[in-house]
Amino acid sequence: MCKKVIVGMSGGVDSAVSAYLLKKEGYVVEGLFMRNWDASLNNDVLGNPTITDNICPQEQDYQDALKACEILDIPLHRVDFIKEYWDNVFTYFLEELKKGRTPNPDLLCNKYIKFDVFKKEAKKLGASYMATGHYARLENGKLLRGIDQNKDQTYFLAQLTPNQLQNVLFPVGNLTKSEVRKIAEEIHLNVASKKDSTGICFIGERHFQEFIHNYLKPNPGDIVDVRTNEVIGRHTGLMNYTIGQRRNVGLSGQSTRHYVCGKSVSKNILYVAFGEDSEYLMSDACILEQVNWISAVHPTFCTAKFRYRGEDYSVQIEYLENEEVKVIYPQGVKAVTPGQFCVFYLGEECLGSGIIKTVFKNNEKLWYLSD
RNA sequence: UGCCUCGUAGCCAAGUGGUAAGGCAUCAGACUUUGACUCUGACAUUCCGGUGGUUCGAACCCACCCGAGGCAG
Repeated sequence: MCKKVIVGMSGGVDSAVSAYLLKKEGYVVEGLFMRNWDASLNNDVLGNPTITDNICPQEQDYQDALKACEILDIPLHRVDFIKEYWDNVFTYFLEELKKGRTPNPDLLCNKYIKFDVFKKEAKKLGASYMATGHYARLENGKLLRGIDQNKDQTYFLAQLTPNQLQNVLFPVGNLTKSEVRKIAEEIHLNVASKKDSTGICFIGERHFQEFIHNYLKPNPGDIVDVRTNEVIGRHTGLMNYTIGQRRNVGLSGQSTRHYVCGKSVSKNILYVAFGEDSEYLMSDACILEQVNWISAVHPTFCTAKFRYRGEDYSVQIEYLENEEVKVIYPQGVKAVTPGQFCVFYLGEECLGSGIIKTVFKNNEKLWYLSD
């Protein structure tokens, strides 16, 4: 009885090598390319560096995936989830921005697209497994960090349910990026030296402020020095900023670097703090909502990342009602941002995650980050 | 109207006779499947409000003009 697996082919090197490895292991491998974003259909014009190109990046990726599958001698299917992406991921993204928070659409992309409708599509194609090129490992139902610590992508998988991770394979999770590229070269894959993709998954690199102006009308207001409460400039719309941001704030003539440290949606004020070690950027606890657990282990002490590629911090967890938890980190963490995901780890295992809702210091909500 | 201070790149700001510090911002690159953070690099090529003058040589001295602010009235 042969095992059939559908590999999500992105047109990049990781998924192509994943397909190769599975085939080598004896699986019956087929590729499935998905397209979730249509720049012209979605009015993605402002801030889009490739809008005038002859071939849009998604089509180029498809061509790359096609060629890779040809080399690997496997079929490639194709499916569009443009509507699903818009309804489940992009709508959330815009709603969060309106609330002044900083969403991370890529976790929801995994939750609602790759490990939901994509997985169902794989099943329709008769596969018992699906695979992706994520740098992550699955062992006995446990989600573990990728061996390559620099490329570990479990952060993006931390909103998945245990069920969604059933019958899923991550072939490159045991490899480093350089090993993956080496394999790709050895088998002469067309994408062996293709640059890693960045930017929002399926959308790509964008000039952020211009990009969201395609969808949300900016509402300019005052920039206030959090320390003195003085108005020191104008912001272009709160959704254009994230906590901890330094570049593109629009202030000049200051003697030191300044960072966004808070915002008030009700007053339409952007708060900034001066100096990279400003106390206003620090917090020591936060409350998470929509907490999802992958692991059966729900510890009191573990580590957490507050942003993708963030540091691992030692934290204490208090379990509250309504899928909420309080995360306590007395040592202090800089720029903990509402809307971002806090992901828990116990050693190598990724336990789960929640969305940062409220941020505290000394048992008080940060007043400049509350409404 | 009189007197005083000031006028340096997008902003702030050193430099008071010897041939333009620095910071912020900005841009580019590195890093990166979130907008970061961080790091690297570029950034007043005869120019320091304007016009003359003194000088071997001035952003820095002098004169006048323009402009900003302050004091007096």
